[in-house]
Order: sequence, then structure tokens, then C-alpha cells
Amino acid sequence: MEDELVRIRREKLQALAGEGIESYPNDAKVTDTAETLHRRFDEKTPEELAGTGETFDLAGRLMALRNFGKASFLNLQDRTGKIQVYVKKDGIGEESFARFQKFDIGDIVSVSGPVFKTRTGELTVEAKHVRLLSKALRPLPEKWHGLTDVEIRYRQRHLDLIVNPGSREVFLKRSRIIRMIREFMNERDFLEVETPMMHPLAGGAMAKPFKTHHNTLGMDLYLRIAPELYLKRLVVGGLERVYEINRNFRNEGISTFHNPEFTMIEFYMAYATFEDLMVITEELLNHVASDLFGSSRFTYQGTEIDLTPPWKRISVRDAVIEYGNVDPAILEDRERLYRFAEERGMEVKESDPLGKLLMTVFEETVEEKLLQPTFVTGYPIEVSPLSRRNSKEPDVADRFELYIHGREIANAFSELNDPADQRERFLQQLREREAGDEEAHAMDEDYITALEYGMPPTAGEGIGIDRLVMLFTDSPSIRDVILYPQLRAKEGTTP
RNA sequence: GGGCCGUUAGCUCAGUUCGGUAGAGCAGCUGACUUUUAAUCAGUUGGUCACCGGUUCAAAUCCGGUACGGCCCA
Repeated sequence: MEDELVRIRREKLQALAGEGIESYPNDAKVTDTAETLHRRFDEKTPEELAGTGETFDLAGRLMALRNFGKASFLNLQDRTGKIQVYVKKDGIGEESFARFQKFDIGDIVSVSGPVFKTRTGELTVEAKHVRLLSKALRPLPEKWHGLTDVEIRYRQRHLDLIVNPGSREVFLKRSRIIRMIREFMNERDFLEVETPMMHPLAGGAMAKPFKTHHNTLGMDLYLRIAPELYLKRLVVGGLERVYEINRNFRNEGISTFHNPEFTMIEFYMAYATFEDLMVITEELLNHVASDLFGSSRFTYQGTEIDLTPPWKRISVRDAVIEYGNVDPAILEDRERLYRFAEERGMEVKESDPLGKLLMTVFEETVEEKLLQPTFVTGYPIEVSPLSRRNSKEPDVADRFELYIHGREIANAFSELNDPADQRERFLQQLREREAGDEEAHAMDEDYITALEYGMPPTAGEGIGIDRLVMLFTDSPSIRDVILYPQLRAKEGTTP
């Protein structure tokens, strides 16, 4: 039973405490890491290592223990990796060695001593001192198979991170990707800002929000579904290039591509158009890819993705014709398109306008076929309430969505900065809301007022960071790239 | 929300077909072992078979339900 294993380890800790050894000391000096030692000494010969006299201080988690009676080999894991440690009775002294017998796999220990190479050529720290810094009272998952139970991996991510190097790798990469994005934006003179996560009305996207309540103000608030309207107010305020990397919350289903809270970067650039953003997007993703892979090519779930610009550009309409094999004539006729979609079991309503029908047919027939990076343009104005109208085709928005491997990765448009048109669009959304569309955009008078002070011509874009990380880490599920994905509450667990 | 699949020792998994004393490896414990690396050798502890109910002389196994998870669909 588990209690038995915990009891034995607790008794070991108590036995050490009985000898006057502090159970949880915090005065360990750690100056070296596994990585630095490997880098310095892996290529050296045993002779070069011998007799230098230099000693090293490191600490980490004891991941393996191979006992030989009067000597032991340990694997010590720190944030940079693993290194072998050799502990022998002669090396640390009899008393110390007796205490060392109470160490277990999983314990946090510090080690100091010189390095040498074993018979098999492995760089090893020869311990002169070992010390228990923190006892692992519970056993770790098995060393060889690791931890595969996905539920434990998500609920107890610490265990996953300790025993599954691949998982740790994903989150190191995630951090690196975000760092590269910041670097890219900062270099182009974008200002990083933070805008409210709690909104009096949920705007900037078409989605159902989470509702919460502020007691003192006595008002309901919504967790933001997008930062868009605040960021554009900042552009009105003269911060001509802004970006925010932060969480959005959408009260929707959970799947391998959807988590209720997810991370986006949104950025806005005055005096740019959605077409300028295509180029910037190509550059941004290549900036990240070149850092991660040293290349524009990488593999996602067995498919080679090539980010070499320029990427394909195609309108929704042309894509439906090309990938969906739909007769162009049908696309001009609302009635015919409705029947077409209906006959194929797509979820459409009799009242849907042509643009909405077109998007449904696009989603059903095209999306999954867009494997290589593709800018889809020509979005109907009625599904783009915040986008600028195309000057030549007023029914079409100056907008694109980026698809990679059949998934929407980014959404961008030239911003609608005409307050009168914006009011009309909101009113249209209100009508759709009244017709039963819960996700239709709310009226935001305050935002319109801000536009009335004059917003420069601006283009803005949102990129889903989690989905980008999935692509770049070859992860099949969004839960693999979010440290604590949302799960159903389970009795006796915190998250 | 629907369909399919899963839940057995701390971990990784057999065992379910066709009901008949709950198993292995690792970890743990005891002993041997001062250059191993999935160390080795000998011995050994450890189980609410997810949970609730039913059928049966007898249920991990069959039936019904619940919880949680995974995949697919909406």
C-alpha cells in the first residue's frame, strides 16, 4: 500500500533528524549544473580530468540509484539535465555513508566533488559530500516507462515534468517561442501592454463569455473573450504599435484544439493594412522556426510543413470552388447555397445570409485541406463586424485568416475606423443576437465614442499561441502545451 | 450533448474471450557486491480489481448505472 511506502520514507527522515540532521535545510550553495559540467568535460580524456583538483557544487533530484554495498552510482537531475554521481564509503566517510543509506530515489540532494570518467567513459562527479535537502516522501513513477497515464500527467504536472523529458521539452520550447515572438515585436517598435481581463461587456470576438461579479462595485463582469477593443483604444491614444500576449476565456466546449482559457497575441499597427500583416506574419513565424529548427521546414504529425514565404493566398470563395468542388454559380444564389449545404447535412439555418452560408460550406469542405500555410481572404462582411470594408467590394472585409495543417492559427484585418459604419455593424449584430445568435457581438458605445476621436488607419492580428506551440512541438493535443489544462473537478484533487 | 474505448499494486502492464484461490516487471524491504548505468544475484512485502447495484453456489471477468479520462462527432 502507498501508506506503507510513505511511512518507510518518513521513518528514514525521522532517523536522520534523530541524529541531529536538519530535515529541510536551505543553506546549500549550488554553483554548477549538469549542463555546464557536460559542456566543459564531456570531450576531455580521463587523464585530462584527473588531478585538476577542482570541485563542483550541484544539486537536484535523485533519479536513479545503483547500489554496490560500499559504493553507489546516482543519477542527479537538475533544470539543465542529468549527471552521474559516484558515492563511495572512502570518499564521503563512514558516518556520511551510513546516512546516505537513507536516501531514496526522488530525494532532492546536493553533491560536491571533482569530476572523473568511469570505465565506460561517462562523466561522473565523485562525491566528497552528499546532503539531503528535501525528502521525497512519495515514490516517483517508474524510471523506464515513465508516466503515461494522461490524467495524472495533467492533474499532477509536476510528476510529468520530473519523469518525462519530452513534456519538459515542450514547455521549454513554449517559453522560447513566446520569447522569440516578443523579440520580434519589440524589434519592430511594438509596445507591450496589458489591458483588462475583466470586461463590463465581452467584446472583440464572437464567443460566449464567462461571467463573474465584483462585490464592492456591485456589478457583473465578463472574463475577456478578446483584448481587441481595448488595444484599438490605445491606438486611438497614439500608441501606434501595441501588442499583448495574454489569456482569453471562452465558455465553449473542450477538445484537442480548445481550452476554455488560452493564450493569444494580439497586435495592432497604425498605417498598415491586412496585406502588410501577411508579410509580417510570414516573417514572424519564420523568425520562430529558424530559432527552433534552423529552418523553415518542420514536421507536424507526419506532415512536412514548409513556412518558406510567400504563402498561398486564396479567397474563401475561390477556396470553396477549388477545394470543395462547388459550382461557382451556386455561390451567387443564397437559396441554392442553402439547399446545397442542407443536403450535405451541414448545420445551417433557413435565415442565414449568403456570407454565413459561404463560411459554413468553407468550414465543412475546405479547412482540413489547407495543410501548408495559407492566407484565406475575402471574408463576408457580416461575419466580420470589426473589419474594414474592402474599398472595391463593400460586402467583403479586408481580412485574412491563416490556416496551417487544417487549423486556424491567426485572424487579421484592416480595422474598421469609421465610427458610423461601426455603429451600423453593431446594430446588425444586435439584430442577430435578437434572432437567437448568442455569439453575436454586443453594442459597445464607449468603443464607438473612442473611434469618434479618430483612429488612424490600422491593421490588427491575433495569433493563437497554444496552437502555434502545438505545431512547433508536434503536439497532437492542446492539453500537451498547456501546463494545467482544464479538467473536470475530481474529488480530492485541487485543480 | 452523442458514439466508441479505457480505469487491476506507488508506476508500466497481463489476467476479461469461455465466471472458479489476483499475477509480472520496476520501485520498496532483507542480504551479497567499491566503475555501474533498465547494474547483477538471492529472498520478500504490497490489492476497496474506479465506484454503486444486480445475476450467480461463486464476479476483476457477465448485466445495469455513476464518476473520471481518451478519441471521434455535434
